Amino acid sequence: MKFEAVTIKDIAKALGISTSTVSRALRDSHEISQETKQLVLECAERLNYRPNPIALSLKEKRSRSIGVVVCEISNTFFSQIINGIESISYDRGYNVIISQSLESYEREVMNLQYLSSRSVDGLLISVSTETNDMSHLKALHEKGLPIVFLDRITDEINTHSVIIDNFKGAYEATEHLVLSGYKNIAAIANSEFLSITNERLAGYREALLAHGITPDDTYIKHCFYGGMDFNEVEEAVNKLFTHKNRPDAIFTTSDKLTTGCLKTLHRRGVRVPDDIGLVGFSNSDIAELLNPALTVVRQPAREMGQQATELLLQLIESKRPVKQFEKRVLSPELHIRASTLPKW
Amino acid sequence: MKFEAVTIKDIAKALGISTSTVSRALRDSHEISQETKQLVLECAERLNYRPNPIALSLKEKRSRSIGVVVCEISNTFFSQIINGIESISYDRGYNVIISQSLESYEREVMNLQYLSSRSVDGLLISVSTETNDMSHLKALHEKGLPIVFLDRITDEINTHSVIIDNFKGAYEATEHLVLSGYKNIAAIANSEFLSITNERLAGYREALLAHGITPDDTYIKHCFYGGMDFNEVEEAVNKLFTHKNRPDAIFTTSDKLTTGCLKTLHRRGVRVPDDIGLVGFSNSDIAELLNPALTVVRQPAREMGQQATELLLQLIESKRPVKQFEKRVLSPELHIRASTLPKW
DNA sequence: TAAATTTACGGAATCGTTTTCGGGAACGAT
DNA sequence: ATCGTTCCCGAAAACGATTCCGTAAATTTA
Repeated sequence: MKFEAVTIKDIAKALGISTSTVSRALRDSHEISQETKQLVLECAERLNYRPNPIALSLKEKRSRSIGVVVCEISNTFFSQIINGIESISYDRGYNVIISQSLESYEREVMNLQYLSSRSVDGLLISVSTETNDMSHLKALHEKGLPIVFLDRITDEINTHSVIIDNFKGAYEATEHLVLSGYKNIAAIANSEFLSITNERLAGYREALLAHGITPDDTYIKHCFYGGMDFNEVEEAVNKLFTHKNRPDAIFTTSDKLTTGCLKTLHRRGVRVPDDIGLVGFSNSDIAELLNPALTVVRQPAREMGQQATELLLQLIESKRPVKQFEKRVLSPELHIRASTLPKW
Repeated sequence: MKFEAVTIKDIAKALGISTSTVSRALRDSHEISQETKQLVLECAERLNYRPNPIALSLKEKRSRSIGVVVCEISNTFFSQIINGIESISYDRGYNVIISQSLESYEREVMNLQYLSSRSVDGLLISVSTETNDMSHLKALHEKGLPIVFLDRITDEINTHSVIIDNFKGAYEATEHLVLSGYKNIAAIANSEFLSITNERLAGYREALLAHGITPDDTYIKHCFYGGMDFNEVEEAVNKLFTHKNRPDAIFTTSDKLTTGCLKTLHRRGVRVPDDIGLVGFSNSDIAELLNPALTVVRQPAREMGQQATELLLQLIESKRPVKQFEKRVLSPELHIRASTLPKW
């Protein structure tokens, strides 16, 4: 703020003592007498003194802030994550600097550079869909910046991470489709660069195999930008509909893909689930209100944010270098609704 | 970050010149020779020098960051606003510190205190539903902190604000109901403390009057916490259903209230629009996919965030104190869909 | 040629805070 | 009376950058 703030100098001057004494008194140092402490405290109170965090940051080389990089804030899944991050960091006296990559590698790199120059004490990141090369993150990590990965992780960097059991979520969703009588189950997935994509597709394939269905890769469509561009989803759906053996169900692996897919089906006048079943990953809190009520795999996003933040703060505040890293795996929940009604 | 960053001292030492020269060379000062500038620039590039924003903040008494207070990040309307805020501030080299009040006055005050101690250069705020007393904001404003209000504004502080034409949005929605043949139109609104509530209810009443219907205040239900607690909405709907003259349409004044209302209706097994029509303010991007497709008043949230940020940066970077303040009023859009099908 | 001006740079203060170092005073022990 | 402690406190450096002020050398002007 522009206006003159009260500093320890003002207190020192008012009391006719040195700034060192004031500083020590405020920090309750043992080498300051009770009376002096009392005086300083009263004076600080009276002048409404607030320590300057900027000066502290400069001195202590820590900013009490953590950086967050997600692809898009207004995506429900990520805003719930941020909600969780904020809830923990608020209590612990850290502030959160949020930036979004918009699924662009270039922007992710710029954000990271910016955050590191702002001296964030740690980083929570869910990598962008374009991110194949991790060297920018590796460099920061090797320099000592604590990092925790969220949802979209990488093996290339050895640190904490918080994910959900993607395999299980996809397996259960797919199995549910099979058990409901769907035979030709297609999948619309994110970029192959992402960890979540491969894990979810693995669960999808495994569930099919477990029920005697041979996975058919022509049933799998990737949306490189995860549906940031609606046309991507539309095109994926169109391709599935021109498949020689049209699928009778679609499994979508992310929030945007799920709603994008439903939107496309609506526009084509396709009835769900009569013409085609639909189940997808989604954290929308109105999935039950959709037409039809959507069967979804829901991720505990808020909790993911909270746990990731706890791990990060633990990393930041640890005295000795942490060598043992945790990969926390939370469970997704399958909510069965009308979009996957049994075929009989 | 903990690790040693490259400073101008390092450059100075490497080149055997003073830090002042380095600083001036980097800022392209006229009193440095071309050759020296060249040398410094090359060296900075080679060492990968990044200016330390913390040191700059301390020196210049500005942090190049702006504070944002909204009630809830994961509310679509606000996350879209934040998206807009971020898009502008990113380009202008400011970072954004986000905090949420969760509709609590107490938390709003704490957030504000925190942000001000972090030396934010300016503030964007949409006040919480509990906020009746503006003295905490007034104090900051009088100290010289630039503030811009967003959506939920107050007359008590003279500064820029960005809102939508709430009267118009509500008027058009209500009129649309009337023209579609609905007779007994109820309203579920936010706390009476909020500017938006009164403006929207005024539009609602005026539209009724304009069409020869006398507004009936027993048709108006308030949800103090704006539906943060789902029970609130449920109770409001229940009360309307036990009204001696059951309404045949409901107008809801905010995102959460709209989806909450639809959810309640679903649970009660009420058919929309056959049993009751529904139109509400909402920024959900899947309103068209709802059951039924919802008629909504949509606010240009992203643009609101952008314009508010532009106004704020203008305030922050203005040389002389700004005396003339703007109230930017954007237009909402009525999207007519199935939830308000004509009665004939 | 002497004086005045410009050019190009270094020294040091500054922002607000913490912290190291050092030292005076009071006290008890010898 | 002298020495060693302990208790309180101040001076100054440090964090990284900018900037005012001073100044030697080079250049222009009279």
